[in-house]
Amino acid sequence: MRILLVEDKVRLREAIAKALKQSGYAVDTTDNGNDALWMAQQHSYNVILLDIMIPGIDGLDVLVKLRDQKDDTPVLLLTAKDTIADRVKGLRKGADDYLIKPFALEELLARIEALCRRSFQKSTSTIEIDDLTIDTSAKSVKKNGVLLDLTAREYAILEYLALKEGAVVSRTEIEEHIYDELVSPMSNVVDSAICNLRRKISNEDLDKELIQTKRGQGYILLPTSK
Amino acid sequence: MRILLVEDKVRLREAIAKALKQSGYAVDTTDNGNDALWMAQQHSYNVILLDIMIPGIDGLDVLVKLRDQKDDTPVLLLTAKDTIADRVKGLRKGADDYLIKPFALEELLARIEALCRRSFQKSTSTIEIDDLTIDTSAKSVKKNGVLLDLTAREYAILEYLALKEGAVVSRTEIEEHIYDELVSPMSNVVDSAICNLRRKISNEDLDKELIQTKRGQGYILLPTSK
DNA sequence: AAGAGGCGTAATGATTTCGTCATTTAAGAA
DNA sequence: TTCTTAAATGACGAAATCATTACGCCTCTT
Repeated sequence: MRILLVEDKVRLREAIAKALKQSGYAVDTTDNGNDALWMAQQHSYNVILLDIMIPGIDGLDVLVKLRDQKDDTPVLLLTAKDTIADRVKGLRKGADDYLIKPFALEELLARIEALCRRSFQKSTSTIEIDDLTIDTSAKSVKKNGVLLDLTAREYAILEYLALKEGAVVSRTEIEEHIYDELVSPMSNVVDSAICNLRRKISNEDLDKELIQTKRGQGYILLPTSK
Repeated sequence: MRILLVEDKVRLREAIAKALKQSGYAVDTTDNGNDALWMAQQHSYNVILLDIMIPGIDGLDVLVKLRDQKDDTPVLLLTAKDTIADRVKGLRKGADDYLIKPFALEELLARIEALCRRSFQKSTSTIEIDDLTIDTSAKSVKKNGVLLDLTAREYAILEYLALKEGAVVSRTEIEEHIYDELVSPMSNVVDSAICNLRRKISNEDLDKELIQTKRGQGYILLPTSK
């Protein structure tokens, strides 16, 4: 899951970014509206956290421009203004959620989770695939009830594939959603990570891999039943 | 466990705060309703102690606004008014408990404990994990029946991890719940505390650590059985 | 008022992760 | 079948994260 955080106050921005990263998100940040627009066009984020009072273009304008461009990335507005009018205004303009500053980090995390879930049309926070149970809230994976010891990267990739279960996911797409701005093209990071992941989730008895390779296209996560 | 105390009378406020801190809680205080709301949004407290007769917004209104915002932090009302009507009114509005002034500090502490337990869905006041028995009432920890000599900080962290047994808990989350408002970013307080804690609870015979590190994510308390 | 111990901070050393590269294996096309 | 290209795997090293120790301030006790 990749998140764009638009917030001008340095301390707050860094505190939020830190917490988000600890929760396993790839995070890009900026402190102004112009860059925010540019960045949102550049990548497809899973969620955009948008402060309203920012230098350059106003947060609400950023939102409006995004929607004009048919970009429907979930947007969570952050703002100090606490009036019904403002709230309605933000949501009318296409925001998906609204959080009044100051807020508890935990609440922010919970709302982001909800937005991610919603954008993948899932209602629960756990995904069951074959003998795996992925708990997107606890960021943990169990296999037949036994907790697997996945690294943060491995978990992130598995979660992403699971959310797109049955769909072919390209390497580029994985890179874009799991890794933040310091990307490195022409490398087989993803291959390597998938390899390690398979090693940990594979069934010795079953010969079929849960994560299948679509040559020339990417990977696809397929339960045995399908 | 972090508590917000809202009480306008200085002497009483400080007496309660002192007692709470001695019992190992992280305590934030304020003397008025507006700040209380602000602070409750800022952090997620485990319990809020709310005096009804306070300057600014009335205590009951603070409660109502909290609940409107879907904040279900346990609230314990403190008040001098002792009528059935008032009591019902408070509880109807979403309070979890009610204490009539003057009260014994011990009773307050007991009720807070109960609220904390409830919010973590535990019914007993002791938590058993492997060879450890954590008594949240006595704030003590026994290992194979032998009392361990933990400091307040160490106990607080262990208790928090234990209540969230099996879930990955980030450093930020621990900081938020164990330390009160004078936070200190960019330091390894938590690491340091965890280190000391491990030293005291570790099993020489078992090679497995009870508190495991999830690199890049935080810590997780895992009993051997799982 | 002095001593002790808790606790936050900083510095250093130890681990682990993860990206890269090199090599092997597999898949698809001719 | 054979050749070409993509993917899997294993090894290695750099970088990031974490553990641990030591130090000093501050509080609380006696």
